[in-house]
Amino acid sequence: MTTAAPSARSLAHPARADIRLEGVLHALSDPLRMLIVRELAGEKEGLTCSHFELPVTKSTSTHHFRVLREAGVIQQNYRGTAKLNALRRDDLDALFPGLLDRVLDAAARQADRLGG
Amino acid sequence: MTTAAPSARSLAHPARADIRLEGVLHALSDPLRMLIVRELAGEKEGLTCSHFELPVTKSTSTHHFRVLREAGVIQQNYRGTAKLNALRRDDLDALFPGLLDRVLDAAARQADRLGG
DNA sequence: CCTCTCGTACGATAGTCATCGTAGTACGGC
DNA sequence: GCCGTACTACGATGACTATCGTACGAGAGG
Repeated sequence: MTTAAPSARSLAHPARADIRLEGVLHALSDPLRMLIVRELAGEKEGLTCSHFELPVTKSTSTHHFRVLREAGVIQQNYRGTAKLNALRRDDLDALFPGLLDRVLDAAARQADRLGG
Repeated sequence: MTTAAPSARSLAHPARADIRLEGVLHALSDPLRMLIVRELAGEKEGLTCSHFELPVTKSTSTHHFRVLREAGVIQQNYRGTAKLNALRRDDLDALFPGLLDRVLDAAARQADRLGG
């Protein structure tokens, strides 16, 4: 079989050079997607979609993950029947140095300020 | 009849504590509004709406300035028949330290990278 | 093979948004 | 008082978005 890739359904991701600041900011301007990104930021390994307990249906969840992927914020890879999601930290830091960290910090501060 | 304030049509602005990160990111996720903010960032004094030569009609222009104001990104004050626009740097820096600078830097880098 | 879980695709819907044109208001100057 | 400039308000419109439900596909395991 020598199917080099273990389970290789592939997803379309924008190349680093195609990532747009407007797209990234728009992707992050939704509370649900910001929640996903914040949780992802704390993990070295990717997290499956089903790990997140979002207050929406699976279809809506799929939609938000796709928006994040198409904006270049996250990378998605199939692993068996699950899908692993990870931040594209290297790409974002290369394009927009320090931006992601400042956004995450801002989100944490706001959560502290509002959420208690 | 003793209209105390010199020219006091007043605009509604959100208080500092009411500024939301999602709102700010959304406001900045439009290229036209990002252009306005970038130009404003270089000025100490406010700029009038008509100073900007935007490729849209005046109504649309008014709309974008209002989105920025209601998100808490800019402050607008009447000065005679004109309206002065200025960044709310202090408020944004207090709420989200470093965020505005990183965003402006990211926008400048992207403009360099794409625009030449 | 059957079935379970995980995620996708498609269609529908209600809401928001960027844009315009026209008409109107506020202020300053003549 | 009249006119011009600067911005606003309102209504319309076409595009996009977040949400859902249902139906489907792909892999793991009995």
